[in-house]
Amino acid sequence: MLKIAKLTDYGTLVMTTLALEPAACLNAQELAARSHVAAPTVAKLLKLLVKGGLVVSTRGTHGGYRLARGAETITVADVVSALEGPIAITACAQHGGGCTIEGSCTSRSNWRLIDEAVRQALSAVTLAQMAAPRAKTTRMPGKSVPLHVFAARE
Amino acid sequence: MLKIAKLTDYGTLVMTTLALEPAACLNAQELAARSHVAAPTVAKLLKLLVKGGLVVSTRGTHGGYRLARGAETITVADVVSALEGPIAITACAQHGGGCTIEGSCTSRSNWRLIDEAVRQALSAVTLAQMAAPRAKTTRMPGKSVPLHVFAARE
DNA sequence: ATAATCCGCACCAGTTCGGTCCCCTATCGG
DNA sequence: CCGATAGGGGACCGAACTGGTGCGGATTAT
Repeated sequence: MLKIAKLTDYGTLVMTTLALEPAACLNAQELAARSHVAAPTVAKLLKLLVKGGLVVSTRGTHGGYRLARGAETITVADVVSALEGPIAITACAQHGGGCTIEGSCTSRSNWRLIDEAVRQALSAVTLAQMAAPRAKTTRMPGKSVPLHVFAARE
Repeated sequence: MLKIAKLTDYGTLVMTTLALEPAACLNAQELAARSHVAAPTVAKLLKLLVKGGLVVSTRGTHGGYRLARGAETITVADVVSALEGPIAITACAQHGGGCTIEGSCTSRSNWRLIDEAVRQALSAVTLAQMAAPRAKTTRMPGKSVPLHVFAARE
């Protein structure tokens, strides 16, 4: 579990499809065909992505969609936030107040750290990388480097 | 969004409560009182946690629960997996096959990386740390260190 | 035996999610 | 100026999941 919504998964698929042809202005139908996602679903996703500012739309006869910025500057975190709202792994992490045990809750600051780590994990991958056949980042010698994120106090 | 189930949140709360008294054998009612979580819910959680091997139970009069291992060896990832099943951020990441666009899906290997990063983020925090009033790990000078996890190819 | 306690399962209401449809608005071409 | 094409904003529905409750049964100390 702990999974993203299926729509979000489709969303990244559509976005990578878009990323493969940065110059073109593809309409919803065409995107559906290329991404193998049902057309109505693609249409719905694109509306949300436009609202989120990740893609821009052109209306009218030869209208369609294209990425709002370069594929290297759009991260998976951006897509997720656009489709599911702000990333917050716990309920109390986002709205702050309202928790009944607010005072006695020692775990909260720790959850925020985990939250931040997850967010960074999603921010570390760009659309350009997703579109490439295989992930090929800096490649460091160490195999399983611990998360230094937790070292930084917020 | 991208949040863990509310039950999982409660679960960690119960676990940290348990971690504060490693020697004692606390029953469900007592745990409910200490963790400020509704008693029936606590009972349900504990059953799952026992099945997951994170806590051990003693039946009969004066029965109760205690951690199966030291609080430093139990991570948030353990609790999440016990309560929500294996951590897999995308649907295709866990069951492997069945995806209709399996062949044309370039993003899959990238999702697995993200998945791994998230898993590490959750594994990096132990119950002992959650129980402590404030997170206090190694503390490094840098503020926002990038995730090196993505450097390691799987 | 009795009481306390855990165990396993079934059950229910509320919400969320995926998916579809419809009508409106904007733009281009004739 | 008109009509075809395409996006925009909703409403809407069925299915699945989630949180939460309850009950009978098993286990153990007194």
